[in-house]
Amino acid sequence: MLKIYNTLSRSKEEFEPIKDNQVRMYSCGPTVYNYAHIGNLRTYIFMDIFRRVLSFDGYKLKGVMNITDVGHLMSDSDDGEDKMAKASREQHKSPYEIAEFYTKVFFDDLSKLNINRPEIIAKATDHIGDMIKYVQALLEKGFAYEIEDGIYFDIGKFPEYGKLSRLNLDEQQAGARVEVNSQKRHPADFAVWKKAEKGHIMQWDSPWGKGYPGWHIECSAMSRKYLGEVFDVHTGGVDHIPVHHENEIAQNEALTGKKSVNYWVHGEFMLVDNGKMSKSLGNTYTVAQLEERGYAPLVFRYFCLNAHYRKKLNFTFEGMDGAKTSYERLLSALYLHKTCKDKADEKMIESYRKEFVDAINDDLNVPMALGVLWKLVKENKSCDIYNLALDFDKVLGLSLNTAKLAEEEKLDIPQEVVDIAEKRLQAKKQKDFALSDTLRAEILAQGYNVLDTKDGYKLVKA
RNA sequence: GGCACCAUAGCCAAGUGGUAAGGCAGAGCUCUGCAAAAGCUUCACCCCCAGUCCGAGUCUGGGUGGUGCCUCCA
Repeated sequence: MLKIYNTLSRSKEEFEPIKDNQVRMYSCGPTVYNYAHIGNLRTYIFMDIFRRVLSFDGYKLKGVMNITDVGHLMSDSDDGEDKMAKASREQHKSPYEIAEFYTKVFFDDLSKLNINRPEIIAKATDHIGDMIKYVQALLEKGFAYEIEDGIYFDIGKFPEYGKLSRLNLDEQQAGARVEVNSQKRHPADFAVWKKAEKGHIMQWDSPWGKGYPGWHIECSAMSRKYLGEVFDVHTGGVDHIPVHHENEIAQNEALTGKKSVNYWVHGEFMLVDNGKMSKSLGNTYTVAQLEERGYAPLVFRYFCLNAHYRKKLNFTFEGMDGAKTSYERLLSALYLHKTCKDKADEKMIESYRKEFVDAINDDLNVPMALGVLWKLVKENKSCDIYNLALDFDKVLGLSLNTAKLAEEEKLDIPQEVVDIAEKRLQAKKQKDFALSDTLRAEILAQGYNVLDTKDGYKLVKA
């Protein structure tokens, strides 16, 4: 039985989907105006792990992720420039070109990190009509009102506002850091639809003239369309708790009068050198940048899996080095199990399986699950262990099946290099170490290192 | 100022009240012409103080420190 921490109750709860055997989940996706950085990606790795655990437990998944390609203002003060518009202006491309480009990069990143895409990917600009209908419904029910620059949600009509973040709005300093829009009934009222300013680059016809949707309405409209008024899980980063998800709840529940999401599950932030990631500090690394520095994307995934999703994770290159070594050793340890014909004790296998399953079902305790894997790998060599590790990998997504044999690896190495290595092996057997060392240098010149093993040698890329 | 979370070895990091998972680094050993790799062994009493309890890293209270949010942000 899966237990999961619900932000709504601030406690671990037993997970029970609305429909037996099926889980409907909405995950906040990216605003595609820039490259995703490792902090963003940590959250998607968390989402992926969650989805994999659900699958592992036998649930059928219906997941939706949005791609925000419009209507995300730079500021929550309901003015300020739309992110897409800004990127568009700066890069001299149409917003659609911007969105298309960064969406593609985003998907490439996901795939490099073994993050499975949710079943449904929903682009905001494909759903403007749904959003307009949603806004109309809010207006009809009296939960929204129109002022000069747009349609606003009236949080005064929704007394439960703040229940997710447990913020007391009255205690917040109204307007302290946000300029008060004098026409708004409450400073925290937020735009569900904005009327287009002159020359605004993205705009659509609506009952209120040309305009564009608010950010929050996007997720509400699309989740409702694909998952219904009430669904099981909503994921995102912790930063979304106070504003974005609070607003979604307000919109959804005002409209339907029902609790819209049963489990709100949030991934914690990633820190860099114990501090916040920000572009101004220049520490928002991308997958491509990690690759340039010699870290395979899956090393980063492994790094993330080493920490619990609800704990802040401190990113350092020292930590990445550790993850790299660790991950590579894990794979090479698995070689040996893969080739061994010996059987393992069934009880032992089952005991490890149970330990692993218990860990992942305890609020996705992947760090502990990794510990189980390491203990397993250190047992006597056996193909049963390899097979069990592959089972674990359905959840971990670390491509553990890529563990290669020395024999298999040779196939990828140029024949001439193998020939030199063979010559060297002979020289070594005849104790002609001078020749042996010369040949090793030749191999190195070809870009490979030769490592002696018990009964021969192994070639690796230098 | 308000809210929340966190504080475990050099580093990353698990931990359900009963005497500290795992990884990296380090140290020692084995193997070894050299080098590397690999294998084995080793390495913490859990920020401070006061409580509750037979027993606390694990609960309560108080400190101290850190981080995040309260502007867009995963």
